[in-house]
Parts: sequence; structure tokens; C-alpha cells
Amino acid sequence: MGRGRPRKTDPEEVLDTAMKVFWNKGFEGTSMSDLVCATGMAKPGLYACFGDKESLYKKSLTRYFNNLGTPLLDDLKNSTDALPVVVRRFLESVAYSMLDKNCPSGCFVVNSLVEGSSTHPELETISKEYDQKRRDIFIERFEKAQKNGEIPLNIDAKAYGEFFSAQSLALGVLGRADACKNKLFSFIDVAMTVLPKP
Amino acid sequence: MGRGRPRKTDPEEVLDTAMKVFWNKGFEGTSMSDLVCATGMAKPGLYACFGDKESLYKKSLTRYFNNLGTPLLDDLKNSTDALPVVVRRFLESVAYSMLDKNCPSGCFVVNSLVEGSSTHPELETISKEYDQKRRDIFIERFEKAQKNGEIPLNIDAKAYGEFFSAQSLALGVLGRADACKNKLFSFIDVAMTVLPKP
DNA sequence: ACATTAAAGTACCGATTGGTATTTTAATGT
DNA sequence: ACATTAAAATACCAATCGGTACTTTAATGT
Repeated sequence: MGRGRPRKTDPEEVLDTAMKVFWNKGFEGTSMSDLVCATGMAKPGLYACFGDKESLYKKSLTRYFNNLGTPLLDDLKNSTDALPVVVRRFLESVAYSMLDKNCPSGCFVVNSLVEGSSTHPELETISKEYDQKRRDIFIERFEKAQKNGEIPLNIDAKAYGEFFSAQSLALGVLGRADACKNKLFSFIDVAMTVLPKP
Repeated sequence: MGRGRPRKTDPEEVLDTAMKVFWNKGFEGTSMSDLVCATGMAKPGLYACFGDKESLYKKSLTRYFNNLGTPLLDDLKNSTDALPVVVRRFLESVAYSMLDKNCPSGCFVVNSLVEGSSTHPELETISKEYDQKRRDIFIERFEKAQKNGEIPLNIDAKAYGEFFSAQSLALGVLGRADACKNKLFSFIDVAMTVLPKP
């Protein structure tokens, strides 16, 4: 163990809590006082641990993407399951995430994309980056599907990949507007009809 | 003409400008000073004309919906064109709105839905109300289409209506993330493949 | 001309904002 | 026992926040 006074709060837990506050209220809607109250870490502690508000927000968004986004993307990229299976599983996982009552509503990346603070352009950059990663992996998977013969050669694999990637944006907004499980899942059912038979 | 000193700025123009500022930067991200600078109307004038910040935001969002949303919804509701024609026209109109360089990016209703200020619950209520209106009209149109034989009877008209209504949410986020015309339109092309033949 | 009306403009209010300097507390190494 | 380390806690900063009281200006009605 280190030398000085022991930490009252685990920085990982603090970051997790801060993530949820930003996710729920946005960058502009969250004050440092909000974060102090929610995390239990005093203001100077937050600054010492995570830097200024913008830096803490970036770390929160990165944590969100790594913890909640990356597993879904890895599955989409690496699973050997058929295209309709992996695509549906991705969208349903997003839907389940929308319904998790231990987390704020919606998708933090979508919230951040939409808030798009003009006074803090770096925040827009990072959320666009994560949005792009999802898009790229969807496109890759659809191009692979075309090579595999899972979908016909005469369709625009890139456009289809982008379409399904964008369905998670719609789910993010629907989740933010308190859509129930039935609505989210019947939305996915309809979206899945886009997938052409091979 | 009235009695007192003439207005320097037309309240309609002021509201139009305020709408664009809120649309661009959100409720929490916009300060009264921002609005004073953008509109040219001094702060006491804004309060006298529109009430407090929350009230001005509501009027801005209502103006957005009436001016930009209602015409599209009226067309969707009243046009005698075939289902694929009116649906595509609706989505393409949304896409063109995303590309209008005289307006902020994205859709103000989507932005407002996603920001969803927890400290000002009325703002969430009104954006959800406008979102619901679009959904209702889409569902109506799909139910009508089913009666007309434009789509088969064995599909879930409500789910299809909600699906296409939600595509404008996706377009709103895509527009916010600076999607270009090609991406928006090929997105719509793919979405339109959902429409079943009669 | 002059009172009346209403908007513009200035100056200000307490509260809160993001951020920090300083002190106090609690552990460890010697 | 005591210096050292590091975090907690308090107190504070200038700037900005949403909102308002007050003064000034420019028009109209008589």
C-alpha cells in the first residue's frame, strides 16, 4: 500500500459514477457540484484524479465505450454466427442496455453526439470517433457477408452496414424517450426485414 | 402603430434567432447572454417578450415544430400519393433539412429529446409530445395503407409506422454528426426496402 | 407643447459556475 | 517517536449564471 492517507473512494468507482451522471445529464447539464455529491469525492480530489471537467468527461465517455460498446463490437466482428444472428444480437443488446434500470436512459455516445458542445470541440471529436468505430465494424461485417455469400452481390454492402449501424442511433433516442421493451424489440424485428436473403 | 418607443427588433425574428441558438447549443448549453448577443434584443426585452429562459425555450421548440415539422406531417397525413412515395418524401425532406446550411445541424426535437433536462421536466414533456405526434401520424398512415391494400394484411402496421417514424430520429442524429447528402440518401434507400410489396 | 406609453439601455442582484490555495488528517518508512 | 507522504476537507477565487429594478429614449394622443 502507498504512503499517505488512504483513499476514501476508489477512483474506478468514482469514474463509474461520474460516467453515469454525465450520461444522464450531459456535459453542460452537469456541474462539478453534481459530481461531488454523486461520487462522494471532494472537488479538489476530482481535479487531482481526473483533471478538469472536460478531461473527466472524456474519461467517462471512454469508459462507457470500452465497457459497454467494445464487447458488442467485438462480438459483431469476431463471432462466427450467421449475419442475421449477429446483427440481431447486436441490436437486441443495445435494446437491453436501454432497459437497464441501473443505468441512465439512452446511449451515452448518442447523447454526446447530439449535445455536440460547440464550446468544447474535442468532445464532439471523441464521440464521432466512437460512432465511426461502430460504423466501420458494421461495414466490415457486411462486406465479409457478401464475400461469404450471406447476402447477394448486387446490394450495396457499405450502405447496408451504415443502415444497421444507424439503427443503434435510433435505439439510443428511443431509449432516451422511455420506449418499453415491446417497442424496442418490434422495432428491431422490422429493421431485420431489411436483410436480404442470400 | 402603437404608442411607445418602436421596437428595434421584430419579436418574430428574435424568436427565430433564439430558436436556432437553442437548436444548436441546447437548453443547458445556451446562456441568456448568448441569446442577447445573437438576437440583438437586450435581456430585459427578452424577459418582457418571452418570459424566462424555460418559456423562451418552449416557444422556440414550438416554433420549430410548427414551421418545420407540421408541413411534413400534413403532407404525410393528407397526400393522396402512394405509401412509398409519401414515406420517401417525408424522410428525404428530413434529410434536406439536415443539409440546410442556414440552420443548425440535426433536428431540434431530437436534440431536445436527448438532452432531456432532468431539472426542467416540462421541456422533456413537450419534446416527447412532438415526437409522439409524428409517430401517431406514421401509424395512421400505415393503418390506412393496410386498409387500402397498399401493404399486406399480415404485417404489423403499427410496428412499421413506428419503425419509419424512428428513422427520422436516426436521420436527426446522423445530421448532427455531419453526414453528407450521399450518406443520408443511401440510408433512406435502404430503409425504404423495408416496405413490403402489396 | 406636453403628458402618456412602451421599449431600449444600464446597472445591478444573489446564487452558482469551474477551478485552486491552504490546512488538516491519516497512513507509512526509518 | 517523528519526519514524510498523500489524500480529505475547508475555504476561497474571479467569472458567469438567470433574473430584475431603474433610468433613458422615442414614439403617439390630446
